[in-house]
Amino acid sequence: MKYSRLFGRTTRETPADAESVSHQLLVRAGMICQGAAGVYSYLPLGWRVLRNVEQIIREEMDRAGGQELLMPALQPFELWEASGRYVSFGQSLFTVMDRKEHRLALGPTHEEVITDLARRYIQSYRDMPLMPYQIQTKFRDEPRPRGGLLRVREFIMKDMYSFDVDEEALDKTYKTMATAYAAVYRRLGLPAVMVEADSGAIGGKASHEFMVLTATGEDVVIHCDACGYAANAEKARSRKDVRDAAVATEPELESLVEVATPECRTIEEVAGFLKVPAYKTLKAVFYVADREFVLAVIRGDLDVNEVKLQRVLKCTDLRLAEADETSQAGVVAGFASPVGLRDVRVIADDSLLDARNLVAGANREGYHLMNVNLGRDFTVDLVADIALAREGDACPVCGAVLKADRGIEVGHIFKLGTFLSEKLNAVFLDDSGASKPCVMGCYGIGVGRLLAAVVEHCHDEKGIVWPMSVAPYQVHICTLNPDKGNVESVAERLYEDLRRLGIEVLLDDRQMSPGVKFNDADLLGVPFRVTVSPRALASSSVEVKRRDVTQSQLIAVEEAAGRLSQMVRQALAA
RNA sequence: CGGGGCGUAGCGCAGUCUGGUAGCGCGCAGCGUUCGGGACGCUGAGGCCGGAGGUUCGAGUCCUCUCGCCCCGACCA
Repeated sequence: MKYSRLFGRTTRETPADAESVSHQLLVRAGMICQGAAGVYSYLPLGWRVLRNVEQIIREEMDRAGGQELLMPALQPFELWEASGRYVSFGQSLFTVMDRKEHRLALGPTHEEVITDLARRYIQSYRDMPLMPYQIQTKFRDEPRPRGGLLRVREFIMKDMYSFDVDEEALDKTYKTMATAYAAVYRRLGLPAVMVEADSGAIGGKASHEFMVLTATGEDVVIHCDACGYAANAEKARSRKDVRDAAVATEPELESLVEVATPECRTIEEVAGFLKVPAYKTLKAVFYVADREFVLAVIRGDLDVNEVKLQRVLKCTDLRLAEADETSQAGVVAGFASPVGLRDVRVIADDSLLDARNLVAGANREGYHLMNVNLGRDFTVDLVADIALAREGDACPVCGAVLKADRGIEVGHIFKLGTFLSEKLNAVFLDDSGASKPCVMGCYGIGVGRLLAAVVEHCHDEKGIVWPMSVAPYQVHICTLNPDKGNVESVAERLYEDLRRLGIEVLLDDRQMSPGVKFNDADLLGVPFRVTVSPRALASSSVEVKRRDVTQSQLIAVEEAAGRLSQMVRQALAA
């Protein structure tokens, strides 16, 4: 490609509305251009990178046993009603009306469609395992797009689905996919970690996310460097035993006492006033779950994890109760507790099972109760782990200290099980002739987000530093003083020779000053830069520089094409 | 949806408080001089000041409504 003909223009100034590094650099390099909130065009350079990323994913999916196909983006709304997932997707589901007033969904994902498709072809256990996938544009009306390509409303996703005969076979497929995902990230030069995750609106039993740890990430990953335990903060567990064992395991239940605690509304205030540690208190938090008023209780030193709570409650909408809602329910904010509370569902964190003689609200303005005990003084409807794991907590596996880091979710795999195949009647006959639902899994990678993650991870103050595996071009030739001597003809010949050798080349043939060309080359991030200039040609050489190192080397003109193609191939193999 | 911010030339911004001929830088076009890290001179093109309504002799500026975009929170590849 001749730069003078390239559609796209670099800019010196960073776009005003770009916050994340990848957003800034991709726009400045002329690789993407925003159309609407969370909607982007890929210009030729960006599109070349995207296709390269796609190709890597495609190769790894094929290697893992996948078969590429293409499903429609327009989906009958009835499928979403049949699966029931139009509820969990809610407002995020884009829908359109056709001319006959028939409602269609713009596919945010394709479990319904693939299950509908698979059930027509899968009849026997001999037809499985089956792993169809596609790379296709998805639509999700996100509440808040952000960070350039990091979170958008229209995006290209690789989505694979697996159909197996039983849980054991699914486990095997799931492992195969995890390995394939790891291979994709490795080829992109991304250090991605696999973490336990919540399956959210997709549904299903178990799921894992692949995270690239960077400060710009939207998610928080809780991880243990000692044993390798890692989980999304939404899902992460931690040990809840109290360090001070003597206090923690008081065997005797003391008798209930009401004490005045004027103006003590928070755990800190109450604990400070009564001179007890926070873990000797009980925290009561009121929520509205799908319009039902519920109470979550947890040991005072812990916080409620709303994702876990939502999962336990099996509700689609969960939010903190507003002040007027709590007072309407007869709750005294700051002095509330489950003791004596009626007609409200109470969910307790399992940290309360071992806790004795806690301080809790007296449900009376200005008073708390001491020596409150679960079972004796109040009962709960449900006990579960609903606590937020935090940095500094003890690892649930090995007990070492947990750390927290931000991460970009670049992949998510799910064990769906049979809930969809049962709803949509995707069944097969096993070897004994019995009819069984297919055991499903699904596996997603956002291609554009992955591209953005590469930029977030691979850049310097000058611009992008593409790994060879996805670079828009492999070699970027800059001519300096193209109208002097034989600069132009040498550059042209090198360009043609490299192309003949199968190398992807960008030739900057513009009439621009050296500074402009070098800065653009750094911004675009092509792995090898070749400078053809009168100075280097004086020694019959061209200058070759790798984007990721500072020094350059001179290579004789006649050897340049051969040496470069060798270097490119080495970088590709690495 | 809650909170905050911003819409003026392709991009980055000033002008809005205090109403009176729409500006600057980059980029773009032409000519010339330059040429190893975003060169310089001269000339020039480019604006429904997001939209609608109102106040006024007069609105980029004041008022009302509306649309869009960004950031922080509740959602996800």
